[in-house]
Amino acid sequence: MENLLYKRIQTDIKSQIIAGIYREGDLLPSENDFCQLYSVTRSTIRQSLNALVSEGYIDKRKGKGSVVLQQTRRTLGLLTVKGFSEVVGDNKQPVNTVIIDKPALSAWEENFFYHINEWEKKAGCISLKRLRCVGDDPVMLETTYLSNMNLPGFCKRPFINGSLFETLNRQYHVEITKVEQDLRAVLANNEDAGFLKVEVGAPLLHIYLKFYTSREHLFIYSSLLCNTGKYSIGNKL
Amino acid sequence: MENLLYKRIQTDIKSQIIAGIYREGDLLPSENDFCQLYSVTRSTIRQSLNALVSEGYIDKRKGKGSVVLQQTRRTLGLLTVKGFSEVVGDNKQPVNTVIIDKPALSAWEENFFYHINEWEKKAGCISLKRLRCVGDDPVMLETTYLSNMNLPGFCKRPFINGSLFETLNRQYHVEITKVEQDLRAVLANNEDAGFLKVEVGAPLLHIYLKFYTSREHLFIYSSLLCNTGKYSIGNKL
DNA sequence: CAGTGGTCTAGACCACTGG
DNA sequence: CAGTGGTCTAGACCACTGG
Repeated sequence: MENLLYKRIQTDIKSQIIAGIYREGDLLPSENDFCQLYSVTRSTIRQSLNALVSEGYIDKRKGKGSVVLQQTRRTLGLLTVKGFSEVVGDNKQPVNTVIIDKPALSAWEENFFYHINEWEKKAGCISLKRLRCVGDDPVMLETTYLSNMNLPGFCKRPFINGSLFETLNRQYHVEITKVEQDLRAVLANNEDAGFLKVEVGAPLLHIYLKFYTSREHLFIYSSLLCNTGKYSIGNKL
Repeated sequence: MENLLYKRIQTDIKSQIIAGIYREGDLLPSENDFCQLYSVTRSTIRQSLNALVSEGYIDKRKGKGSVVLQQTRRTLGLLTVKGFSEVVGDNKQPVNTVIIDKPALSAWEENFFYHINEWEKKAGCISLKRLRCVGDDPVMLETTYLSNMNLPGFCKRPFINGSLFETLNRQYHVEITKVEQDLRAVLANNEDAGFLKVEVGAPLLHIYLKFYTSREHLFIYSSLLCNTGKYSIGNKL
């Protein structure tokens, strides 16, 4: 286990947030309360809480206390990590996801768009294909690939709240640590045009993503094809 | 001025890094040295140094010291903030910039792609247009707009190292604090196709950027048109 | 080995939030 | 007004780096 005081306290409080013991909008116990609770000084508690701030779990307000943040606002400020709905430049309409290919285990494609290491090859590839819609408009065609790196039952159970990242986080304790993006503009081919309801030859935004995780040798790859005609793809940093 | 001890020390050390008194790769004085130098305790110095770590100026190595980082690696991990050359997915070929329209003061365009506030309108708009090339290949057509918010001599002098951001930072002490991106795929029109040497109707990546700065009411807007046929646009977070 | 940054204790004073 | 987080002092012990 962790042998540092502040790390132990940090993961302890984090677990309680994830478990829902402290809920979104709640005030955490004050720093002085925590001092008594864990029998440590305020500096140590402050180290734990500040780490939780930079991880995005809480926000501190002077004179008031530490507020528990929305779970979806966590992690990196990037495409799809935040969830599809926050990325599309319209938040009035409901967002729907249509699963085209359910998660299934197979071999990795030849000439995969990123380099795959030996461990990933041995573990095999789980892939799934989803169509993201705003109202009735199909907007994004997403194919996701990840290695089957000790993820029992992954293909059998549905995602928590329909979210891949939430499922990985809660069910398998996997967190995203880093992201690489690769952007291109392309013309729609026959198949993509069909899914996205655009004409063949329409311009599409093509994004390759590689997510690094807290689990060794587990990476997540996504290929996103976006129809940006009606909705653009936003991104704040 | 700043009235917090650790803030004053932080900006003091930062200035010395920017001024080149501490250079890239140098070890800063140790935390204990700084304690004596500024007559404060180590906690205060550590607060200053940790702030500089998260601003990307230095890196701390246990048992060794604080290392001054490369100036270009600073600021946000995003497009063009890093400089064009780091963004394009090829670092073997030399990168060139052709200035199409030099910086010049004018009125803001009607129907500008972002909302402009009253202060920006009053100050007037400085705009410039540049073509970014890898070797001889034109890759990115960039039009930049900023309000003339107390930037004397901006249109007359050339940029430091050809970089807008470096010039703003060193000459005017303006730093980028936040970025918003908006991505689209479009088809090349006549004019853009000419500059980028592609056929009319070729797919282009269109990026709108809004940079927030440390100076009140000063924002920087960029419109980027990218030919991603040969070079894709990369992005690490 | 001396020197470094990382962790932790035990205090103090302050400006700010909200009743 | 009592309680909060932000800043700051003055110490201590540790694991790690590099000669």
